[in-house]
Amino acid sequence: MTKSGSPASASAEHKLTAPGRRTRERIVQAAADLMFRQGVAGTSIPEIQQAAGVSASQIYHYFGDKRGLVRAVIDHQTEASLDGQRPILDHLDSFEALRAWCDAAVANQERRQCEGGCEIGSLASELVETDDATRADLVEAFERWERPIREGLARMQKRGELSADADVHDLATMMLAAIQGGLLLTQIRRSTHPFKTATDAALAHIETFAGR
Amino acid sequence: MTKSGSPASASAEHKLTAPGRRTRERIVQAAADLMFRQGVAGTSIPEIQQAAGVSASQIYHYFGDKRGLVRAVIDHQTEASLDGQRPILDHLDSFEALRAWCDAAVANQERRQCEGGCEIGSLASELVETDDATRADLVEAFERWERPIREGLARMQKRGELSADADVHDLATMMLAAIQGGLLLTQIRRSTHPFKTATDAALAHIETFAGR
DNA sequence: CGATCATTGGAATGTCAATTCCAGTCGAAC
DNA sequence: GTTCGACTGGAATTGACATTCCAATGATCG
Repeated sequence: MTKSGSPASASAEHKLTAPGRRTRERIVQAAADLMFRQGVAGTSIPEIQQAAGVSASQIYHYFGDKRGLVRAVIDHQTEASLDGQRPILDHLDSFEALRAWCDAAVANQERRQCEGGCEIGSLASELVETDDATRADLVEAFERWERPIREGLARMQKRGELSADADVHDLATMMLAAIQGGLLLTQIRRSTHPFKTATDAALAHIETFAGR
Repeated sequence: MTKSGSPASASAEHKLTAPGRRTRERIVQAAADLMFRQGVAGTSIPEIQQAAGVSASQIYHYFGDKRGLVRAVIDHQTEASLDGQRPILDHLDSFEALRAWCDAAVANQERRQCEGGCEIGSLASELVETDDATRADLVEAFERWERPIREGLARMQKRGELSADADVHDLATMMLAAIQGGLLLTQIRRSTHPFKTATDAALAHIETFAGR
C-alpha cells in the first residue's frame, strides 16, 4: 500500500539488544521532552545528546537521521499523552465521564500554566507539511486519540443514551477539534478560559443528541 | 508598561521614505508567503532576500533582526487574512451570514487542497513560546479576528435574534476554537470533512441560543 | 546647493548544526 | 571461546545561516 517507508512505531530495521533498547528509549524520551518545550526546529541533535547522555553516533545508529528521530518522537509522545489520560479515556461512555475527562484536561492546563499547548497538536502543527510519511504518522496519532472517544460514544448510542441519528464519528472529530482549537487559544492567551469554553460547547453539542 | 519593545504594527523607529516603504512591504510580503508555506524556522533570510530581490542589509535595516521581521509578518498576515474574509466578516450578524462565512472558508480550503492550514494559526502555533512580545502580537492578532465575530453576535443579540443569556464573548471564542481545531485536522487529514464538521457543530451551538 | 540621513550592495565573520567516519568495546549465538 | 554484528565515543567534515561591516548612492529639507 504505502511505499513511504517503515511504519512509525515498530522499526524492525535493527536488532535491538537489551542495552540497545534502553538507550533508544532514553534518546526518544529526551528528544520528546525537549521538542515539546522548544519545538522540533528549536531542538538540536547536540542538545539531545547532552540531555540523554549519549554520543552522536548512537542517535544516528538508532534513527538514521533527524527525520527518523522525529517520527519516533511522534509515536512516543502520542502513547505517553494517551497514557496520561487513561484509564478515563477508555471509559468515555457517559456524559459524566466526558465531563470529568474535560475537567481533568483543564486542570492539566492550569497545572502547567497554559504553556506548551497540546503534546500532539503542537508537534502536528509544526510537522504536517514536512513530508507525507510524517503526515501519515500524524494521521495515525490523531486516529489513536479519536478512536477511544468514538467508541465510547458508540457504546452510549448502543445503550440508547445517544440518539440513533447521531454520527459518533463526526461527534468525536468535533470534540477533538474543539480540544485542539481551545488549547491553541489558551496557550496563546495564557488562560484556561478559551479551552473551557470550547470543551463546554462541545459537550453541550453532544448532549444535544441525548437519547430519548 | 511593557519594556519589550515596539508595538507590532507601527514601527516609528525609522523614518521611511517612499522607496523605503515599498521595499519594506516587498520584504514582508515575500517573508509572509515563504513562512506560510515552509514555516518560520524553515525559512532563511537568504531565501527571503532572493524572493524579495533585496540584499541582506536591507532586511536588517528595516527589521533589526529575524525576530523583528517575524513580528512584522504576524501583523501583515493577520491583516491580509482578515481582508480576504471581508466584507462578509464585518457583517456576521445573522445565522445566514455565519453559515455563508463558514462555507466560504471550506471552499477556500478545498481550493488549496487543505494544505497550509490557517495563515494565522500556523504562525501562532509555531511562535507562541518564543518570547512574550511575540506572544502579545499573537494575542492581538486573534483579538482582531475575534472582534468582528463578537460584534456581529452582539448585534444579533441586541435585535433579539440571540437570547439575552448568550455570552457573545464566549460564543465568538468558541467559534474561533472550532475553526482552529477544525483546520488543523483537515490540514493533517487532507480532507475538508473535519473542518466542516467542526464549524457545523459550532454554528449549531450558536443556533441553540436563537432568541424567540 | 549642501548636509544629513535613509537606503542599498556585497563581501566577510563567526557560530553551530547535521551528518559521517573510524576505531574500539561488548554481547550473544553457535 | 570465538566470531559476527550490535553498540559506543569522539573527532572531523561540510555547509548553511544569522548577523555585521564598510563603502557607496540617493533623497529630502533648509
